[in-house]
Amino acid sequence: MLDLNDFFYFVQVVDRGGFTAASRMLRLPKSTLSHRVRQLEAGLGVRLLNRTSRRFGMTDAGGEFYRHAAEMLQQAEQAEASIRHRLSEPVGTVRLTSAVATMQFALRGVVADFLIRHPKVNVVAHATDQSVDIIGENYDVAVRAHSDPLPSSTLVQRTLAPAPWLLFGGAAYLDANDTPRTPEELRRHPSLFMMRTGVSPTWRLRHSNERKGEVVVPLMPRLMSDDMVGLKQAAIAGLGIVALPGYVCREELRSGALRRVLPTWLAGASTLTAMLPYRQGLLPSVRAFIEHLAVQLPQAVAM
Amino acid sequence: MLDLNDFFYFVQVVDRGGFTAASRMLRLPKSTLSHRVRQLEAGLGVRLLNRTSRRFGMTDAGGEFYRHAAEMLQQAEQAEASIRHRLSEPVGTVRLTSAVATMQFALRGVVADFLIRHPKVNVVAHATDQSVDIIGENYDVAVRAHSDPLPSSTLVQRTLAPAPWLLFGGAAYLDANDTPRTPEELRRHPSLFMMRTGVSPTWRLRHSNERKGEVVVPLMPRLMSDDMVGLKQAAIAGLGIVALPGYVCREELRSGALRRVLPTWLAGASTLTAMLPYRQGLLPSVRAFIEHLAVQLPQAVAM
DNA sequence: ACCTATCATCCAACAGATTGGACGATGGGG
DNA sequence: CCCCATCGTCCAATCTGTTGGATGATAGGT
Repeated sequence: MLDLNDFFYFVQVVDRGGFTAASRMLRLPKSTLSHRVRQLEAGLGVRLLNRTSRRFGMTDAGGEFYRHAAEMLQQAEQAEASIRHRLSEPVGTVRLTSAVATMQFALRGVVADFLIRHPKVNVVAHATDQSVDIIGENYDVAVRAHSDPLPSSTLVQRTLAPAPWLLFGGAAYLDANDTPRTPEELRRHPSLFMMRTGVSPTWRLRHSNERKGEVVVPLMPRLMSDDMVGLKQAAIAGLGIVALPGYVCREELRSGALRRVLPTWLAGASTLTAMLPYRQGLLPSVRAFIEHLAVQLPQAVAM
Repeated sequence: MLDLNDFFYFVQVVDRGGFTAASRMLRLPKSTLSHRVRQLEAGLGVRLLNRTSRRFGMTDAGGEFYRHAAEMLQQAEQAEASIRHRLSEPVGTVRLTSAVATMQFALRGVVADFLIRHPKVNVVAHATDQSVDIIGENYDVAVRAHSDPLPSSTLVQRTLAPAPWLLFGGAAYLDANDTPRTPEELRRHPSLFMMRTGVSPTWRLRHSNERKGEVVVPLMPRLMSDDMVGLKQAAIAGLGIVALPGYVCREELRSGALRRVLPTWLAGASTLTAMLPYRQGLLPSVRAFIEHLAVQLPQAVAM
């Protein structure tokens, strides 16, 4: 097998017009260059350079080899340059995955803003509620919303924003009925429950600024679903009170379709976290994306 | 500085779809491949491969690097292939140099014959009587005619053909005067002398088949010159007897313009020798040329 | 759910390449 | 014409990179 580095040494020796000149240029001992070129000639079975202590010339075969080798080195430089370019500024494609609702309500605006700020970066955003093998499917970032700490893995985690669960009710419903003033009064209202594995149908409420203990509200939900959008629409339709991550209901809160119930109470503390397949060698494009999320997402999901 | 061999390892790992597969293909330990790819990633400052024990994928940057690297390797293969092609059969250019007279009278026909037999080989024939730096000016072969052993040098020598010096006289001259029968009778004839540095104007004659000692004939030349053609033409014009390498007068002998004088005597023994800049790594084209000379030249210069 | 086969990485012993100084050769300058 | 500067090669001491086995992790088979 030929040593591809010898192609480089050979071309350098030819370009500089001798071993000594190339040695100075490359900061390598001339003995090394001499040895490498000899090795290359031995591997090819052909003399490439006619060398005497003064004059210096290529053989016919050496000339042809030189032309090909020079082209090869140019390709190698292009390969390296393409990487260096990616390292110098955010360019290329960032592959992102998250749950459907997270993408829909937390990320959409922030991603759009990122695309405007970084014209040379493209984003592939894959929204799915199925578990995704971040490494196996070559994602650069996965954004996960979670209440409990994520199981530690080989992935690198970066906390992006708090995303508290809040209580919401349809505006028409709240107008027609008594708006609850205390957690206890919630029991008198129908409830809509976001179903998750291993979670019983209760709300665990905690006052937002006081250190009071949590209040557990047992539920008999009128609707249980794992679909946040369905629950939200049920709440808008006046079917009951719902607890959802705040950002999911941001639009409806602004339009007035939904109103917060017990606005000084939180129905749970979840966090939006970015997961990266590795820490070393992060491209500027990915780094810029993560930074953008870390800065913008807290505002985007704040109520 | 990046190690160009790592480009190859990286491409192999990607092509085979994993370190272990590439390791089997290349007959290299996977630890080596793992180390080399890590080294490459460190040198570039970018993660190229997303590797888990099962799945295997390239990063965005890795994909772009892969495409360039694959092209680079193709160039490298072309560089090697061009050499291998030259090694498989005689192709390319053979650069030849010799003295003008040697080229003219000894080599011309033989070179023409070589060109016919090897259609893919071109010959650059440089005829000059000035001393030539074979290595410095990139000649593949130099053909030298010489009486004394050539000074040994770093060059490789290959004896091609004996080229004895013979005595000639113009046909008209010999008809008009007594043709000499013995070396002693030569003194009565005017002589034309080929002038060489360090050689006094004498002929040292030796009988061709007998072991008799040499006969020294002192001369008072009518013409001394270092130009063989001029001396030959003087002999044809009947100005005297001349000693020249046989092959120089081959044409005139056939046409009858010249005739040999004392045909059983030799006026000196010279040899045609090929000089090559190196022994190892001879291209088939050059090797074929030398072989052709070694086979054809003895016949071409035989009288 | 456990176990096994497979995969990439890590680590210390080793082998081969690198290194710099000495040598012989060559060509230009005084 | 001789000497000196420069060049490529050679050689032994050193050092980096390779090697193969051990380790930890993962996914699929049973």
